[in-house]
Amino acid sequence: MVSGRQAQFDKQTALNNAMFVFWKKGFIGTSLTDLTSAMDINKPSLYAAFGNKEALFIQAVENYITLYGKPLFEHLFANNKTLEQRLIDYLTATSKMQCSTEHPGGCFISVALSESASNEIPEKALAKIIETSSYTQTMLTEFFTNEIQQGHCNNALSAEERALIVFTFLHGLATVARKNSNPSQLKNVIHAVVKSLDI
Amino acid sequence: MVSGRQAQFDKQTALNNAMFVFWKKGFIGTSLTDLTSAMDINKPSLYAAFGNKEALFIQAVENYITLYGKPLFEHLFANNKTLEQRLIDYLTATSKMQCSTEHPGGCFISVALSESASNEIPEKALAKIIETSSYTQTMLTEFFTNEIQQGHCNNALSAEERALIVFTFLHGLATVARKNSNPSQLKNVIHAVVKSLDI
DNA sequence: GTTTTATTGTACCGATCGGTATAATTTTGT
DNA sequence: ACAAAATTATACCGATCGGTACAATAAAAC
Repeated sequence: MVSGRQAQFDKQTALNNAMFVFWKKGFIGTSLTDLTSAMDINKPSLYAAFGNKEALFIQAVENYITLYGKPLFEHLFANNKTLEQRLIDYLTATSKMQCSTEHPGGCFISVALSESASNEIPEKALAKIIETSSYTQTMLTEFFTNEIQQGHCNNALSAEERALIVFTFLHGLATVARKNSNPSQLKNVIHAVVKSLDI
Repeated sequence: MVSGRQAQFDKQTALNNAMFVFWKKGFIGTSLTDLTSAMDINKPSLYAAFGNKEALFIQAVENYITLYGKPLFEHLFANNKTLEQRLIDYLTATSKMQCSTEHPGGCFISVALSESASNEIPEKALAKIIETSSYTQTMLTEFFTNEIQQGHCNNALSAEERALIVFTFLHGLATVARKNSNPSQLKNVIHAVVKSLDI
């Protein structure tokens, strides 16, 4: 064991709280005071544990994907369900998550992506945002490529086209869900989107 | 005529430049230095002509709707075109505008709406953002109500449902267009959305 | 128990934030 | 020409920004 005083706070808890602040306020809108008060630590502890504001933001993005992104994706790969049903499950779960009042509304990545056009996001944080966003799009493309190959849907639309339809809807959902917290209204939109995929 | 020295700058030009800065950087991310250098005036002139940062932002929103919002809406009310064609024209024009490199990408209102969940936007500016956003949704609802009444489309989906489908897509488009400036890729998405409206 | 190592709270750094006081300058009305 | 009114440039205001130096504190290693 490493000698010396031990940190008085739980690092994962602190990171979760930092994630919620960035999710709600974005990178630019979040101050160190916002962070330290939400994480219940002081600035030197934050810098010792996470580096600086930018490094903490990157870790918050990764934490968001682990806790909120990946679990939703799994709906797409469920066994014994039609492609259509898996898509509906995935989008419905995403809608419910983004409309939940237990954390900030909408999608952390979508908020960050909106900010990233401002040229005020530091280099590494910007790269992380771009990487994370494009990963989702790539993942969706590979997903539809696979489904077409396996004969689960026709090829009236290409995998890229279908991925972009879903990807665009996801960002629209993120903006709508950010202020409006009624997932039942979005149910019809989800069915319309899935229908438009022409499976 | 009012006596005294005349302003050395054109107010409309200055407002346009302020609008571009807010569009690109959002309310929080925009500093007075950003504004004064883009508008090519100094702070006292800005305050004399526009009030303060918040008042200038509100005027920038109104200017955006006048210059970029309203003209797009007119595609929906063109004569001698089917509902489907008018929708495609509207969404295509919106896509091209938001992907244009002659001004910031995406939609000013969508960026502001994303920021508005941060609780860092002053009261009147927040009210303006909400009002502007919900106006679009209301307008779309009234539009589809009218089209259904006139027998231009069936009532398999309600006007509210169709409006929300378009509204959600518009915000998705805004996020996708903010960084990606290729409207041709979005053509297929537009056709998918119109198809999903089940006219 | 002493030394070593790490964390803690506090107080501070220069820079920038939104906003304004002041005075010089420019233009109009008389 | 002169007075009145408005705009201009400069310099400044207190507050907050991200980040850190420093000393006090606490815990592990020996």
